[in-house]
Amino acid sequence: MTVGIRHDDLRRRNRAMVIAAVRRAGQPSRTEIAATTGLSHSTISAISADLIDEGVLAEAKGSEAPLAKRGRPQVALSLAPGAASVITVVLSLNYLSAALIDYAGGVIAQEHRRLPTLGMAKADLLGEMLAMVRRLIAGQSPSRPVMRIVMAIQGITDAEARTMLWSPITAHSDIPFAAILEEAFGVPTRVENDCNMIAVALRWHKPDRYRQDFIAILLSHGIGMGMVLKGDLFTGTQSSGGEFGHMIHRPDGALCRCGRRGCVEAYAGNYAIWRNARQRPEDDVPAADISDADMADLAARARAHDGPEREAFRKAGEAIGFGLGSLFALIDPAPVAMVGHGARAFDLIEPSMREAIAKTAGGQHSKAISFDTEPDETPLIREGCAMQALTFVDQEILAPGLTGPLVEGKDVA
Amino acid sequence: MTVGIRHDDLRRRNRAMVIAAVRRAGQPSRTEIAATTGLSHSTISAISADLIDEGVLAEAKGSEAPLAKRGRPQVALSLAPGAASVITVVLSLNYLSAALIDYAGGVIAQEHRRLPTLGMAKADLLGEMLAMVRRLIAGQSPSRPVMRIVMAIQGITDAEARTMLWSPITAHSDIPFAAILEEAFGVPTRVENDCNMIAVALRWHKPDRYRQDFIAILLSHGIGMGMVLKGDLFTGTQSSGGEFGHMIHRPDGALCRCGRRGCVEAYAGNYAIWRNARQRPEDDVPAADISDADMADLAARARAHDGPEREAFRKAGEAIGFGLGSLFALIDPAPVAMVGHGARAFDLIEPSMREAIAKTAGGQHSKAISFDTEPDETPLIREGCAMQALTFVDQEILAPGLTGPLVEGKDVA
DNA sequence: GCTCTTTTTTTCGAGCCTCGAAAAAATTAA
DNA sequence: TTAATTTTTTCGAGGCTCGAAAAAAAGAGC
Repeated sequence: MTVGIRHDDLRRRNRAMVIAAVRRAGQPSRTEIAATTGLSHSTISAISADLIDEGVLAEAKGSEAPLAKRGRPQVALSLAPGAASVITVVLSLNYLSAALIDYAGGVIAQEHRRLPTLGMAKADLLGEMLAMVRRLIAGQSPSRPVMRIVMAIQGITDAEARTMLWSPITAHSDIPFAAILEEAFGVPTRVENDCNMIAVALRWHKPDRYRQDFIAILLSHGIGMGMVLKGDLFTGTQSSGGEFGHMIHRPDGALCRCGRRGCVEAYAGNYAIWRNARQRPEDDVPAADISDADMADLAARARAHDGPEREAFRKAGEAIGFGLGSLFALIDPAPVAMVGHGARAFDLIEPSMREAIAKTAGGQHSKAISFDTEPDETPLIREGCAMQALTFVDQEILAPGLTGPLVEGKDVA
Repeated sequence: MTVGIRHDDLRRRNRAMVIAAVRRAGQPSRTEIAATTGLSHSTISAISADLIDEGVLAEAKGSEAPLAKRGRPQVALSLAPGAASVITVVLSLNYLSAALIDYAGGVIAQEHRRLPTLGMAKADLLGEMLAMVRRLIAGQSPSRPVMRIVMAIQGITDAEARTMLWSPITAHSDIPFAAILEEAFGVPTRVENDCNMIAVALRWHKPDRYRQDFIAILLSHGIGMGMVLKGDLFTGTQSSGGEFGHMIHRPDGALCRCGRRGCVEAYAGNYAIWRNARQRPEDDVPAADISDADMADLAARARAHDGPEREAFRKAGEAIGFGLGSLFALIDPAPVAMVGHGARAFDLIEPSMREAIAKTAGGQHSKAISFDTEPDETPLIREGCAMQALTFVDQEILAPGLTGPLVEGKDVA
C-alpha cells in the first residue's frame, strides 16, 4: 500500500516541487514559483536559498528583459547548468548516437555514427556504445559529475527499464543494457523505448498541444507508439508496452516483421507499404530495410497517379485508422502526433485513415482528434531521454540531499 | 502542475492513510498499522485516538481470537459502522436496485425491481430511481447521515462521473444522473460504468489474485470491460472508457448494436452468438434482449454436438481472443476475470480464444495470462459501488474534518 | 500466588517545517 | 527627494512526526 508521509519527506517533496517549477517555467521568480506550487512565499524563499547555496539553482541576473514595472523587480531563478550532467544514448536501426547534457538541458557534447546493427555481434555493438559513452565522460570536468544515463532503443524493454527484451534492429534479445552501463560507469541507468521518449519530448517541447493526454505514432520501418495518459507516460504492466503496431488489424492477415499475421504494422510499416506497392503477396517476408529515399520515391509516385503505390498508402491509412479506432475505444480520442520520416507521406494516408476512424466507436468524438506531423524523430528521442534523465536527477538525487547533492552524486559515481 | 504539500495536508493525508489501512486489513492493531503505513507508533497512536474520539474508528473488543501470546495483547481497531452511510444504485437492462451501506461496508437495507428500461420514458425511469433512493434514506436514522451516492450503469459515463452519455439499456442519452441525485438528496454523487465497479469489487474481494493489474470482462448481452492498471482503475480521457467490446475485430464486419461494424461485441455479445447460432446473416439487426435461459439452452446444444451453436461460441472466443491480443499489445498480459452469465459458457469460448491470443504479439507471455470466471455480476457491481463510495468518504470527508466528520456530513446533507 | 519477561500502547520533549505578518529591499512615479 | 509599489527576507507561532522512556497488560516460571 501507499506509504505514509514522514515529516522529513515534506521538505524533500517541496524541494523537488520547486526544482520542477523552475525546470518547467525556465526563469521564474520566487513569486511565480509560490503561485504555481501553492506554497507560501516564506517557504519558497527558504527552499530557493538552500538550493542556491547548494549550487542547484542560480539567480539569472540581467538576462531577462527588465520589464519596467513599479516595485522591486523580480529576480529570475534558473537551473545551474553545472549542478550535474546526464548522458543520453539512442540506438536505432543502423544508427547509434550519444550526448552529454548539462543540468539545464543544454548539449555539452555529442557523437553519432552509422553501424550495421542488424548483422553486428553483440559484443561489437556493446563495445561501440561503451566506447562512445566513455569518450563523452572523459571530456567532462569532474566538478560536474554524470549522474544519470538514459538510453532509448527501438524495441521493447522491461517495465523496470533495465533490459531490452526484443528489438527489430538486432538479432540479439534480452540485453541488460542498464546493468551493463551501470557496471561500466557506475552511473544509474535506464533503458527506455524510443517512442516513449518521443512522447516525453513532445510534452516538454509543445506543452500547449501535448499536455495531459496525447499519442505519438512513429511511422518508420515499423510502427511505434508513445502515449501520455492523464499526464503520465503510459507503459505496460511488464514491459515498455504500447505496441500499437502489433494490435491486430486483420486476423490471420498480412505477414508482420514480428512473425505473426495481421498486425497494423504489417500494413503500415515501410516494408508493408513497399510490399503492397510492388504488389507482392501479403505473406512475402518483410524486407530488412528500405531507405528514406526509396519511400519518398514511392510517395511521389502515389501522388502522381492512382496505382498500386497509392493503394499501398491507402491500406496503410486504413490499418492505422482502424487501429486508432480500437485504441480510442479504450482511452477515448486524444491529439495524435505522427512522427518520423513516414509522416512526410501523411497526406497519402490521412483520407483512408479518417474514413476508417469514422467507422469505429472511437470516432464518435472525432472533433477531438487532431493530427500533427513531426518528420524528424531523432532530435525528439534525444530530448526525451535528456528530460527523462534530468527529471530523475531532480527527484531522486537532488531533493533528499542534506549535505548537498553533488557530494552524493560523487559517491554514486 | 502538482501542488506543493502544505503543512496541514500532512496530518490529513496520514489520517486518510490510517483509515485506508483499517479498511483494507479489517481489524488491525495499532502496531500493524504502524508497520503497513511506515509511520511511527506515536503518530499512529495519536491519529487513532483522534479517530476514535470522532467516532470513525472503534476498538473491537473481544471479537477476535485472543491468540494467546506473551505480552500486552493487541487491540484490534475497526471501522465504526455508524460513522456514516452511503447509497449504491445499480441500473442495468430491465433491472434497478439500490442499497444503503454502513461505514464498515455492511448492507443495512436494499431494494430491487424489474423495469422495462428500454421502453420507459425518461421521467418514469428517474421517478422509480428517486423513489427507491428516497425510501432507503427515509429508513435511515439521522445520526448516521448518507454521505455519498455511487450509481453504476451499463453504459458510458463522462470522465467526471456525473452524466450517463450513452447506454444500451435506454433510448435516452446524456442523462445527468449525478446532478439529479444531488439535487434531490443533497448528497455528493457519482455515476460510474458498471464494469469499472466490477473491477473495483474484485480488487477488494480477491486481493491476492486481483491486485495491481487485471482485467474484468463482462460477457452479457453486450461486452463490457473494467481494468485496473498499476493499482488504479483505468478510465478514458473523456469518458469511463475501456470499451473493449467496441474494439474492431474485423473491419467492415458484423453489425454491432452500436450501429457500427466489426466490433468484438458483434461477434461475442449474446445477440451475436444468438445470431450466428441461428445462422442469420451478420448484418441482421441485433435482437433487443435474449434471456439467460435461452443462452444456457444454446450452450447446452453447443456442448451436445458440433453444429452452428458450437461455431457461434467459437467465433465469440475468436473475437475476444484477438481483442485481448490487441489489448495485451498495449498493456501486456494480465489476469482476466470473465464475469457475468456468459462466463458459464467459458468452456465453449476458451479454446478458440486461446488459439487467437496465441496468434498475437500479446500472446508471447501467455503463461502470465490466466482466466477465472465469476458468473454473477450483480453483487459485484453493488460491492464495487459501495467500496468506491466509502473510499470517497474516507478520503474527502473524514480526513480533513477538524470538528468531527459527522457534523460536516450533516452540513452537506 | 507472586515476580519476571514480553509485547503493545501512550506520553513527552526535541527538532523540523510551513505559515502569516511585518520588515527590509529595490525600483518607478511624482 | 519623497511616496508608492512590488518582491524578498526575517521572525515567531503553531503543528506534526519521531525517538526514547514510561505505562499497561498479558503469559511464563517458580
